[in-house]
Amino acid sequence: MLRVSKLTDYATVVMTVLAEAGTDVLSAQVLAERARLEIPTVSKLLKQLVHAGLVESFRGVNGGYRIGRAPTAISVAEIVVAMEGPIGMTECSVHSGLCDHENHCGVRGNWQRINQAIADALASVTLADMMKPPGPKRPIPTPLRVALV
Amino acid sequence: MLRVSKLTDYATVVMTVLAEAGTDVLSAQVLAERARLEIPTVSKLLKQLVHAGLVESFRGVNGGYRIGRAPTAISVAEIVVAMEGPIGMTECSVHSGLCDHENHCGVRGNWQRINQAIADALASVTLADMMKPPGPKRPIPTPLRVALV
DNA sequence: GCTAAAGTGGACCGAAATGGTACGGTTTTC
DNA sequence: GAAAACCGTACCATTTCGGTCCACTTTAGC
Repeated sequence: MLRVSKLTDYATVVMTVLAEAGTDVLSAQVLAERARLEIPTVSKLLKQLVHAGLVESFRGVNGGYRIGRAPTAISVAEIVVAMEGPIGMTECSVHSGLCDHENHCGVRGNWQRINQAIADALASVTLADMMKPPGPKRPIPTPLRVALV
Repeated sequence: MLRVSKLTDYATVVMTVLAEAGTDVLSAQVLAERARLEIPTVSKLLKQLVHAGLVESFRGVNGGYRIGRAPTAISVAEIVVAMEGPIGMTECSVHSGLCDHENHCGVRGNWQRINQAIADALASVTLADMMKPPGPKRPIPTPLRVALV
């Protein structure tokens, strides 16, 4: 199944918890409780989110984590990239030279276009959107549309 | 990295070879040569494509494979689904009941919407599109657009 | 019919990724 | 200086992936 890893999934949950906390600093323990995840798991993914600049960390007593930007300014694509690296449906569309068939492969360029479409789709959903209930057919203010071509 | 499996990638290549052959029946060996892949690998993925109804198979001497539909009537999404199963970015968005957090998870519904957007993106690219060179900015006839909402 | 070509189904194996977990080190507050 | 909390790294069990192989069945043609 085409899917993101569990850790990426969890990361979106933790990010929404951080977003709900606004400018408060939450410890890994509190985050784990609110997200209902194990502390080591939460710590692990927070490291990557900090590295990507999506979350700020504070050490020492009363340390913890705080969201780095407004939820409207963080996209799901950024979270996915922070956790999994660049979005590319095929290996060759990200790292060239690894596949023996690159020269005579007719589909490589088209996969790259598909990548872009999917990246755009993920980029157009913000963390703020993820905080809202899905809503049966509630239109999102700006008509977020992804051109495939 | 968010990606499809190699087998799925290869499947798109094999499908384009079959599409180029039109109504000809090609053996696994010929397909392997044209796609520059190993025969066992090609056989394996063809089994799945036959099962999904995207390819027809013929047994016995002079047997082989033939594309099941016009290339314009086969989408990349169908190939991905044939190889990997349903498109779902998170486990819970496809199979409910496996995740302990379903009841109190605020992001599940939103992931399902993202799934749909990505499925639509993959569904709007046909095998015929994959046969064409990417083309820098050549517009595709019908404005294939994917509404995210 | 017999034989050879060709697909079918299933099993198998090594390598890699995934997910959890643990531990020692460092920073900061009180 | 002691405790709280993050940091980096390493480890391990499990699963998945990619690739291969084999015994079986079907069919064309002699």
